[in-house]
Amino acid sequence: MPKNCNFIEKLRDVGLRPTKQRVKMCEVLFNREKTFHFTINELVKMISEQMNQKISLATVYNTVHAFEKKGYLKEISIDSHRSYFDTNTSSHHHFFDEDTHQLIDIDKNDIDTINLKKNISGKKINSIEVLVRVASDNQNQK
Amino acid sequence: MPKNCNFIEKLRDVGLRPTKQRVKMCEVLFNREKTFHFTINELVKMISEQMNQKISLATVYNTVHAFEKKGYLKEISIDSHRSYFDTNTSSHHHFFDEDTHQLIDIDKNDIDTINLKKNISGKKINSIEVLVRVASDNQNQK
DNA sequence: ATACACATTATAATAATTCTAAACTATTGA
DNA sequence: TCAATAGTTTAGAATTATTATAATGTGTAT
Ligand SMILES: [Mn+2]
Ligand SMILES: [Mn+2]
Ligand SMILES: [Zn+2]
Ligand SMILES: [Zn+2]
Repeated sequence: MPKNCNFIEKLRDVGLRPTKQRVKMCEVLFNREKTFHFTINELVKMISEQMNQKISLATVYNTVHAFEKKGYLKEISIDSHRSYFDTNTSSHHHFFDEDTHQLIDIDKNDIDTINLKKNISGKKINSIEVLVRVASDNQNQK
Repeated sequence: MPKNCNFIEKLRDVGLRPTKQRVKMCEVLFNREKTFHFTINELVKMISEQMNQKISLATVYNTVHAFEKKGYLKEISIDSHRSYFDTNTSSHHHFFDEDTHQLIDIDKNDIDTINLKKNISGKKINSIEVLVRVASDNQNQK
């Protein structure tokens, strides 16, 4: 149980009770090599596949938003028809593949720092993020 | 009727019949000095204020999406809880004011061209857009 | 063990958007 | 001109994503 212990501590740190649903969500979300992007429906599927029990959709929504509020998840607006979340909560840039509807992180080394010359007076900048929309190149295809 | 004639021609060019609802929408959307950003609900309010007749919400949705498909409007995803549209259909960058929920164009001169060093293979870039989220600076305020 | 606060759940409610099908209108060409 | 036709508007129903409710269940501290 070493992994789950970490999640239990993590949840406690944040003031959330480590229920079995939340620990399972932590496993699905955070027990992996790399960060990833997901929609609520994709997440529900992943959790269902890894649990014998059923998890309520309301719990998934509530817990995702709890994690978001505590800074463990970040919501990314890309497509008005679906909500994307990111387990990488740092400020970073994305490709959005319009064919597959996949979000992909842009490597920090592959893009220069954005240089804003003017800001709106009386406002502070919370984030500067770039979205690069891509689609398959059908140039040589009938 | 010089202004409306333009809109009638514009609609015809695009293959849309110039009904009085569509001409009114054109006036609200395009008969102005500067481009602007709106949500569907804001647009419905604007149209209602300028018409004695009532316009159906379905017509506003359908017509906005028809204009979008024909390239006269652009949808901008900023906030998963509401859809923004832009009468400036060129590729450009935005401030989003998280206090007022207003979208504001960034002047081309105030930001350097984004330089991407690597793209995803087999994909072409459709757009590169920057979103700068700002909020009031309460630093010196209790 | 007990009590309490907090969490989960099924279900209902809400809100945004899209669908439907009947009534209406712009266009065309006889 | 004026019907025929294709396209449009409309009210209201349907759908979808999300949030609220309130009864039941669970984690935690004593
Ligand atoms: Mn949200
Ligand atoms: Mn749309
Ligand atoms: Zn990311
Ligand atoms: Zn704009």
